[in-house]
Amino acid sequence: MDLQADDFYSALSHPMRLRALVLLQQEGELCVCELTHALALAQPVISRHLAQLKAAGLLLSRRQGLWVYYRVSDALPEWATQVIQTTIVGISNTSPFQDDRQSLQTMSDRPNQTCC
Amino acid sequence: MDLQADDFYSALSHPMRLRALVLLQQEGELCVCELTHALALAQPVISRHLAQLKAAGLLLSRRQGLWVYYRVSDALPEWATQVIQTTIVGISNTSPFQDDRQSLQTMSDRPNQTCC
DNA sequence: ACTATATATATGGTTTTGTAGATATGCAAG
DNA sequence: CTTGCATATCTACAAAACCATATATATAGT
Repeated sequence: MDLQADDFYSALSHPMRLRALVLLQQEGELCVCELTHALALAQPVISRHLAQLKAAGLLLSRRQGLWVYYRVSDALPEWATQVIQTTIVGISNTSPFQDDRQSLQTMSDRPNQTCC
Repeated sequence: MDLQADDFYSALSHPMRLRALVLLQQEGELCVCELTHALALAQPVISRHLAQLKAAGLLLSRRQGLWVYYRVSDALPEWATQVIQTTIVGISNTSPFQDDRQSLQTMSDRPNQTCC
């Protein structure tokens, strides 16, 4: 699974996928319902794009009860990790990335902290 | 025209566009015929992708006589420049990027040095 | 324990939209 | 009128939106 650069960039080329990836990199691990809330998009849409990111090797997932948690893969090539980090530094204080994070924080009944 | 991150990544999401961008960043400035030779692709294909990169704000062009020279824009946001640099460090010694550069060097009658 | 149901997530099928390559043509510069 | 490049058109294919439905796990009622 050696990641091709253009496949990597294809994965980042959709607004929602980029938003999800940035949020996951910032928050560490999130379940689909948290992402659905933070990004304010329909659940099937979220699931589909997460599946793409996972297929591209950018994300890993883990099931815990009803919830599936996604996180950024720890097996990415060095340069890809750096690109993600650089992007976050450059754009995370802009819209919509800032709002996504805010939106996540105002979500009530998040799993893994209280309940869902 | 402040570059959206997902548009930036869309621009890099095609193998040929990425190859062209890497080569231009390494070589500084190249005309279409040089890129056509180095990437070994049909001229209209090259021109179309260069036009995309230019429309996205990643490239600038300049006409000199018959030749049109493209170069990486110097007005990119800091993070975008860094991403390009990181990518080059990470992948430029792999295929096909290495071969492209080699292919350029073995091109005879390059403009701006001898003629075209 | 069994059946029904609710909750969280994934996937199918269809239509629409976008993107790519190939060929031919247009246009600027000399 | 030749050379270097851009663009138009067409066709093919991949991606995305959309709506519905499937699966898997947990919980409730009897």
